[in-house]
Amino acid sequence: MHFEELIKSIKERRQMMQVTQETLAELSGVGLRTLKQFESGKGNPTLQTLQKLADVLGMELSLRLKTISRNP
Amino acid sequence: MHFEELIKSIKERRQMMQVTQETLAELSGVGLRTLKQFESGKGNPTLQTLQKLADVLGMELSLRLKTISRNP
DNA sequence: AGAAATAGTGCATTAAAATGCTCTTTTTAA
DNA sequence: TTAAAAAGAGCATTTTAATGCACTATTTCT
Repeated sequence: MHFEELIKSIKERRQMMQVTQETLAELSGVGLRTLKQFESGKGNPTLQTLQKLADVLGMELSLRLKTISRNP
Repeated sequence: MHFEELIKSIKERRQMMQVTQETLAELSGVGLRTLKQFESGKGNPTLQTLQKLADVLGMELSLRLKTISRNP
């Protein structure tokens, strides 16, 4: 999942939940300015920031092997 | 996937690949100090740093919904 | 055990993330 | 079409990630 996709999935999930940036910022403890910057494609969030947002959005960050079992 | 698990999976994957921190640092373009800090559980890496490491390790970062289809 | 390789840490510096405030632009709704 | 709500952006400050260098601690060989 590339950077843009990660951003996009957060933004889409937030909108699906009908939550404003302001509310998500409050709920997650991430600064509003940070969230705005992040959703608008600027910036390079830290893992902590990502996880705070993911938590509130009911999402989970994971790191797994790319390749499929055999015959890639 | 919590912070510790993410770290652990990177470290384990690196060891599985028989690559030293030094080599991974060089291959990924992440500073050796940064990688050391990160693997030893200190710090809060940025998405970019995580992705650089994941790339070299053949891993992928993803963000997905936690809940299973129905009856959570 | 001793040497060599690998990993972890302290200290200092630089670059950038996080944040708040204010203002502009865009979207939404009456 | 206008007013209100929500999103995006500039500027400045504080905090902290990223980094290098040097040293210590561990692990891994022979």
